[in-house]
Amino acid sequence: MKITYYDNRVELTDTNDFNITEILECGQCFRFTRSDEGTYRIIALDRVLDIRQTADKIIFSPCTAADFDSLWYNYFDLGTDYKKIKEIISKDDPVMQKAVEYAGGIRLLNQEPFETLISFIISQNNNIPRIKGIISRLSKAYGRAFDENDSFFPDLAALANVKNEDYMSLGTGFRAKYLCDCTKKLLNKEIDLSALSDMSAEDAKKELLKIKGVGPKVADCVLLFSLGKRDMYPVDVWVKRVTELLYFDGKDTPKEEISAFAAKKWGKYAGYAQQYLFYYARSEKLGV
DNA sequence: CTCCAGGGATCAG
DNA sequence: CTGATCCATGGA
Repeated sequence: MKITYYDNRVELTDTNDFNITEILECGQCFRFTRSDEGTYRIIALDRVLDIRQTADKIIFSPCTAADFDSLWYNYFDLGTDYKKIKEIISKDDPVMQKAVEYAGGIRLLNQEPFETLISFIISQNNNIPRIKGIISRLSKAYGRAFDENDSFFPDLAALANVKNEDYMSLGTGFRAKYLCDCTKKLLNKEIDLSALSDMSAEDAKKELLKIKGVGPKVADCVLLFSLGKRDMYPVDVWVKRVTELLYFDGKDTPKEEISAFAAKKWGKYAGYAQQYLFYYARSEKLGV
């Protein structure tokens, strides 16, 4: 990978294992819009970033060298060798070989923990277009505006006085009370999000599970997508279906058994395997 | 109309 | 302890 810095623009060339469509459409992130084929706008880290991917280039703009080095390099996990990971998880596994070939440009993002936690509480028993709509309305209502029709994701302080009925009016439904419980426990320091990345995945998960509305799946997503715990294997309806179909001969299997299977089979790379399978399953509607 | 969505809390047994 | 039911909402 070669990084070239221009005036408020950064270009990557000779980049393998990076496909912006696959990275954003694999369900780990909700704050993006697509304008053209290969062109996306991402709202994250209190920045608005346009990414345009052509056959031989990936162009980040507006983007200073400092922002790229200190923020986006880590956000897009550019220090990780995905080629090696794909080799490891698909060794002697034709099923995973097919999944990694299907969407070989997926990367796991390193997102902001607070935004990820709130977003995945909203995601429960919900569909992706509606999740994106709710998060957009939440941001517009309580986040700092960067133009006339969109805003950054609000921080914890901005949600301190938001009540159940306020969340209800955004269309969060029964999840409103969960959002209240979440911000309450963060504000009164019952849970310290900033401490979780230094804890073991097991201990960090116990902390997240104290929040009402956070169960195993939401906790695993927060750990995987924002706290660097790449061994998590979140089991949602899609992952359950595709894992059963491809590895359990189509047999209905409890979620804990599926998690245990993934942990044993892929170990510290289970999270990567999960994303390749999720994208593959959802794109091909496997098991539906 | 019914069914479902990147689930989890609560209840019934 | 496991399994069934309920939860808000909007699109298919």
